[in-house]
Amino acid sequence: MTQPATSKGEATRQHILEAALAAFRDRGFTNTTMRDIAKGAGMSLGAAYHYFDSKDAIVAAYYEWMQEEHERRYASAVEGGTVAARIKSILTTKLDLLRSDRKILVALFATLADPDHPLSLFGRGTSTVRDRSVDMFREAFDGSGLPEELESLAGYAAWMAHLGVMIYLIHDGSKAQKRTHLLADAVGDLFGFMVPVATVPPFSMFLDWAADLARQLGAPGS
Amino acid sequence: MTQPATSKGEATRQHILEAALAAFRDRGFTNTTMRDIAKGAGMSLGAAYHYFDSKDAIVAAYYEWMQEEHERRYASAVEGGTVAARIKSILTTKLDLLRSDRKILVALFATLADPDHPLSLFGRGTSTVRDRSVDMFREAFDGSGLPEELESLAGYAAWMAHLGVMIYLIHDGSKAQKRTHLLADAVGDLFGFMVPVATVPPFSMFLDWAADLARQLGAPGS
DNA sequence: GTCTATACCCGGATAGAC
DNA sequence: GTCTATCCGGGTATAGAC
Repeated sequence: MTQPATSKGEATRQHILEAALAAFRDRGFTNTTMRDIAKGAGMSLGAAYHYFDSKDAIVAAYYEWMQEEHERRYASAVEGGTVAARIKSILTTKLDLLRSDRKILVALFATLADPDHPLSLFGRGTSTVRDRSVDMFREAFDGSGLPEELESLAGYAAWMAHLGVMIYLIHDGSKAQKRTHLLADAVGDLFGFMVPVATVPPFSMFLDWAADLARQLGAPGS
Repeated sequence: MTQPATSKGEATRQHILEAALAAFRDRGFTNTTMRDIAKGAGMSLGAAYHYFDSKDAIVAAYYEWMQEEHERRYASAVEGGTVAARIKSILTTKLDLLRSDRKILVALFATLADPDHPLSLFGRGTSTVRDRSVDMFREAFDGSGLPEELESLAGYAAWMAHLGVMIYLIHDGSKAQKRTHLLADAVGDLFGFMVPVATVPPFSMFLDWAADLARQLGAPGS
């Protein structure tokens, strides 16, 4: 990725990004050409490629911006002290952030299963952003009394559940994405329920089993 | 999709499909061009397009063939009477079937999150194949004593878990996909465990909650 | 360093002659 | 049913203006 040195360049980059996102939201990712984006930003094709190496690089920049914005919004959201409230808040702020961006999400999830693609959500190219996202979920369990290893595992599990919520969001045709919000609340409740019963049989036996399995499996691609 | 009327046409179609799959397995989906496929099948580009409307249509044909072959193999596999054994058998026969085809799977999962794409695993274009696959899992619960509505739900849940297993398979670098087999066994055990405890508190409360949620959510896209 | 213009390659998809 | 020629868009390359 080209790194513009000047603040003017940075502004232009931002300008192109916004033109691209507007086009993606309007016509979808595949139906938007790089020539459209350049024209929308009022510049030549070559200039657009000067700032973004590829169309995917624009999505990558969006992904990074989205994660930063998500952290900002979550930080300023009134966050309850319970695990369930925190996870619901993480998911709800994200759903609000993505409300108009479902067509862009499609582009992000298109490479989910391609380990070699730089934009793959499980791949190396996205590890920085992914780690920050996983951390948000892991921190939701801070101070909950969950054993440390289980906390780390729960954070990763919640992050994966959050991927499922995003896929559901893309397909959700209900008004104001009501059903996805329902799902998000259920995910929060599920993880919130897990914490107090984590050490109580018979649930503890199930969690031990799951933790043991996760230990043997590792994260995808590892 | 073009439907060749003659048996000679059907043979040509099969011939192209095999050339395409060989190329996909060798070089991956994106690195294989339609010109490569046509050349591999010993014909011109236009001729190949006469049999398959698009590159994705080849993947769709593979998807259909794969489902049929999976049903054949599962039917002839020694299948234990327990739910766990059945689910493990469904997953294991599928993993065997896909052993060399992980690069093709990438193409199938690329449109997972795109509701409008004809190849989307949740979309309309794949509903026939999907329904048959979901049925395999639903039938694994037949005679288990699970209430009917829960059986249907469990079948769908198992099918979705199976999607997760396939994504894990794509990323699995372990020898002979050992780790994916571990995961598949765990999925079988999990659903097998569910059946006898489905009506026993506290598990029944959890399942009631999940069933109620699923009822409100519906399947993705519905 | 920022940007334009233009020509080009490659690969998916199409048109139309035969 | 098969071919050649062509279009279209992502992406590259280059020459040059400021």
